[in-house]
Amino acid sequence: MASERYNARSVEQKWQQRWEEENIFQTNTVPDGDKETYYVLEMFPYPSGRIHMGHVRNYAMGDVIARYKRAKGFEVLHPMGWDAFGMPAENAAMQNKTHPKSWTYQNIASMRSQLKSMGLSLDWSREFATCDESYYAQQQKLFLDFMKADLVYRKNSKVNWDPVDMTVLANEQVIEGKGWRSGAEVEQRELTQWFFRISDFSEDLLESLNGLDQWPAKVKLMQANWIGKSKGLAFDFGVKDAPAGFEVLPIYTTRPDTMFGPTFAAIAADHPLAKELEKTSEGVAEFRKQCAAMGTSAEDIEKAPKLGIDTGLKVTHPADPAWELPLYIANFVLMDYGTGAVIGCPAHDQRDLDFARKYSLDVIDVFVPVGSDERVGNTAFVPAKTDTVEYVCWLGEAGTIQTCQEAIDTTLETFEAKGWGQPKTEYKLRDWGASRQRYWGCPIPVVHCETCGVVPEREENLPVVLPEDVSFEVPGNPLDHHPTWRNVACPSCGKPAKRETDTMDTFVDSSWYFARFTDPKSPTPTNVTAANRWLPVDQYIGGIEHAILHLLYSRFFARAMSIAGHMDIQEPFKGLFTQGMVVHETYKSSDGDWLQPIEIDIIGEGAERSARHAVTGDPVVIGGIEKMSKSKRNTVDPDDIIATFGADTARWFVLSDSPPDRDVIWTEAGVEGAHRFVQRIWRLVHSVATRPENAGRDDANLKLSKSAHKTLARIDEMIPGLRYNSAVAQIYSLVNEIEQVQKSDTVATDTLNMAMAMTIQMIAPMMPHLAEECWKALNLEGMVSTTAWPELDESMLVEESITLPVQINGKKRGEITVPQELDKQGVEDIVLLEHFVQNALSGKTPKKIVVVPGRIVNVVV
RNA sequence: GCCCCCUUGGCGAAAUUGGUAUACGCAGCAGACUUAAAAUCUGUAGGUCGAAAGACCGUGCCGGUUCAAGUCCGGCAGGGGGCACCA
Repeated sequence: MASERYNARSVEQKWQQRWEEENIFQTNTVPDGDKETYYVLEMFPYPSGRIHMGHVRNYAMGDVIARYKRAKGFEVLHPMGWDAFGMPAENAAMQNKTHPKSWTYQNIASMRSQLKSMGLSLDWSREFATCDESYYAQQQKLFLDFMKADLVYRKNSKVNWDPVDMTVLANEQVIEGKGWRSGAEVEQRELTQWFFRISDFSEDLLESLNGLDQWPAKVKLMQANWIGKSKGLAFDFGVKDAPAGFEVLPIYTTRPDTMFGPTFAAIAADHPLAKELEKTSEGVAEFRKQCAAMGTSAEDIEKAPKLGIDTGLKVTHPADPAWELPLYIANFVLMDYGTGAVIGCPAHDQRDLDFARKYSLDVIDVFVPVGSDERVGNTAFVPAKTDTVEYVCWLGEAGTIQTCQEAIDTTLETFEAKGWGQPKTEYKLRDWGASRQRYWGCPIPVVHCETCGVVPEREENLPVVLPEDVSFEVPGNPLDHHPTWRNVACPSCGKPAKRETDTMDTFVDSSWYFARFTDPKSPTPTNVTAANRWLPVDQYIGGIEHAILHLLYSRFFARAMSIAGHMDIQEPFKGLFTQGMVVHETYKSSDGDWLQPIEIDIIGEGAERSARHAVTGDPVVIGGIEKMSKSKRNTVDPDDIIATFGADTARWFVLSDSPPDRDVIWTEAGVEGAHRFVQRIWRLVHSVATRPENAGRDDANLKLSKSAHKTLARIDEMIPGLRYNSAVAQIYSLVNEIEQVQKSDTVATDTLNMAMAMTIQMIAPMMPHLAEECWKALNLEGMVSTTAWPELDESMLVEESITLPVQINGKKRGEITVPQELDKQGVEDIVLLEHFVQNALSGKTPKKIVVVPGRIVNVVV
C-alpha cells in the first residue's frame, strides 16, 4: 500500500464527486448574520470551445484564495459563468453553417466539463451565460433604466464599412485598410448609435482610483492615462468671411503659453465647418473623402502621414484681432477630443512642425533653452511643464525666465482677465459607443416609430428575444433581413413601427455579471440586499489585457446601477490582480508551417539544443517564446495534461516558479517536476502514517514545530497577496525538512504527524485532491476542504538568539550571533571584539558603526 | 506615433520593500541502489585566480544619492504589451 504510486486520475474524480455530493462549495445568497463574506471572482471565459492553459492558471489562482478563505472561516462566493455573446460565434456560423446559439452552448458544455475536471471550488448553482434569455432580459431592463436616468443617448459616430459585404467591421476585421473577408477597401461611415455617458463620470472615475489600494499601480496609471485629464485654455478664434453660423471657432489647448507662436489653425475632417465647406469646395470634399479612407484606430491616425488642406479662410487671434492665421483641415486633428480644432505652434510641437514644414508655414519660437540663441530647425523644442526656459515672445515680455507651468498659469490668468478665454479641464475619455450592427448580442430594447421617434420598449414586453430563424447567407446584419422580427407595434402610439436592430457591445454583458452572480435567479437585475452584502468583489483576477476597457466600463456600470437603484456600490472590485500569460516555445517546420509541441522531439540542451519532427525526423526550427495561440500552434491542451498527470500537477505547475503577475513559460520538464512533487508528498505521507510511535528529543521536536509554524506564518502572508510562487517555495522547504527528520528517530511521531497535517492543509488550496487523499491516509477527521485553517502559534516564531551579518565598509566580512533583545550598544561592543573587525580596524577607531536591530551591522572605517 | 511594463546563475525565479544577492524549483554533473534502465536517495554547483585558506568581480549598460543600491534618482540599450468595434 505504501509503495503504490498516487493515481491522480481516479483519486481526483473520486473527490470531485464527493465535493459535489456534499454541496460544500454552495453559498447562501444572503449569508447568516455575522459570518464574514468574501467574494472571489476570476474573469469569466468566452466559450471559444476548449479551455486553454491561461484559463487553468487564472482559475487555479482564484481557487487557491477561495479555498484558503473558506478554511479561514469566511462565507465565500466563488461563481462561474460564460461571456457568451460575440463575433466568433457569428464567424463560426458563417464558416461552418452552424447556428451561433448551438455553437455557443455546445462550447459551454464541453468547457464546463473541462473546468470541472480541474477540481475548482465553484458554486455551479449560480452559473449563467450572458446569452441566456434570463440574463439579457435583465440587461435590457438596465438599459431602459439607464435611458430614464439619461445615462444613454444616441449620436452619430464613425464605423468601418465594408462596401462589398455591406457590413460594419470591427477594427480587427480591417487588415491593412481592407475588409478581412471581401478584401474590399474599407471606408468610414457615420451611423447613429447608442452611447453611454461614461464621460460624465470622468472626474469621479479618476479621483476614485486613489481609494483602490488593492489594485496594481500600473492598472490605475493606465486608467488615469486613459481618462486623460488635462487643464488648459478654451478660447475662440474669429473666422473671417465665415459661412453663416461659423463666425467663431472654439479651440482648446493644454499649452496656452504657446499662444504667442501659432502660425496656423486646423480643424478635423469631421468638424461641422469642414462639412459646411465641403458644399462649396471640391478640394475639401476630396480631402474629406481621403480622410474617410483612413483607419479609425488611434494607431492608424497617429502613424498616417500628416496631411492638410488650406481652407482659404483666415482666423483671428483672440489677443490681437489683427493677427491672422490660415485655417487648415488636417487629418491628425481628432473630432472626439477638445473641440475638434487646434492651433498649430510648430516651434513647440513636432507634429505641428512637420506640418508647417510640409506646407511652408512660419515657425515662431515662443521660448528657447535658457541662454540659447538657437532657433528651432526641424526638431521642435518640447520641454516638460516643469522645465525652466527663456520666453522670447510670451505676453510681449522677452527674456522672461521661468518654468513652462508658471507661464501657463500666467497665461490662463491673463486670458481670463482680458476676456479672451477661460481655463478649462478636459478629459480624453469619450462616451462609450455601445451599438453593434450584429446578430449575436443583446438586442437593444427600443422601437423606431415614424410618429413618436425613438421609443423604449415597455418593460412588460421584455425580453426582446433574439429570433432563432436567421440566415448568415446574406451579407450584413441578419436582424435587418429577418422577414418579421423588426415589425412591432409602437409602445407609445400602437401604430406599426420597427425594432432597433443594433445589439449591445459585449462589454455591456461583462460590465455587471459580477453583480448578477450575487443572485442569478433574481427577477430584477439584482437582488439589492444580496448585491450590497456581497459587493464589492473582494478579489478579482484576470488578464492585464482588460486593464482599461472592461474594468473602466464595470466601474461606470456600478455607478450607473447605483443611480438606477440596483445596488449601492460605487466601486465593483475592491482587490484586483492581473495575471501574466502562459507562454510556450514555438516550432516551425522547414516548410515554414507551425508545429505543435506534441509533434516534435527535443534533442540535446543549451547551445546544442535542437528539435526534429517526432514522426518524420525532419529538422524543426525552434522559435521564440510566445503567448499560446491557435495560430502559432504552440498550445498545450489542459485535457492532455490532466489525463496524464492530473489536475493537481497542472495547478501546482502554473502556481509555481513564475510570479502570478508575470508570464509563465510552459515546459514539459516543469510539469514533470511538479508531478514528481505530487508523488513525493504521497510517499512521505505514507512513511509518516506508518511510522512506529516514538517520543523523539525535545529540541528536535521543537525545531520541527517551529519550522511548521514559521512556514504557516509566511503562507498566511503570501496567499492573500497571491504570491503563490513564494508560497510554493516555502512548502518545498518544509517538506524537505520533514523528509530529512522522519528518517531518524530524533523527532516524535506525534510531532511529525502534526507537521505533516499542517503541510497538507497548506497544500490543500493548491492541490486539493492530493490533500484530501493524504488527509485520509493520515487518518484525520472529515475532509480537508471543510477543515478550519491551522491556528498559528505565535510563540513558535520567537527565536532566542539571532545571527547578524557584519559588514566592513558595506561589504560582508563575517557574522555574529547575539541574543534577540540585545541593544545597539551591546551589539557594537560584541562586534568590536571580533577578530576580523579588529584586523580591519588595525588599531584605529571606526568612523561610524551602523546597527540596524535584527538586520545588519556595518562598521565604517 | 503615444502610453505602459519587463531585464538577477545554463533556465523559471527569491531577496522581509534601502540591509547577508542567487532561497526554492528545473536542467546539469558526481555518487549510491539496480544485471540494466526508469524511479528513488546522497552530494555538488554565480564567475575568475588559488592545492587550500581566501581574494577580487558580479543583478542589461553609463552615471548619481547613501554607512549600505537588484531595490531610490537621471540617462541609455534590448525585449514585450495596449491604443476605444477582439474578448
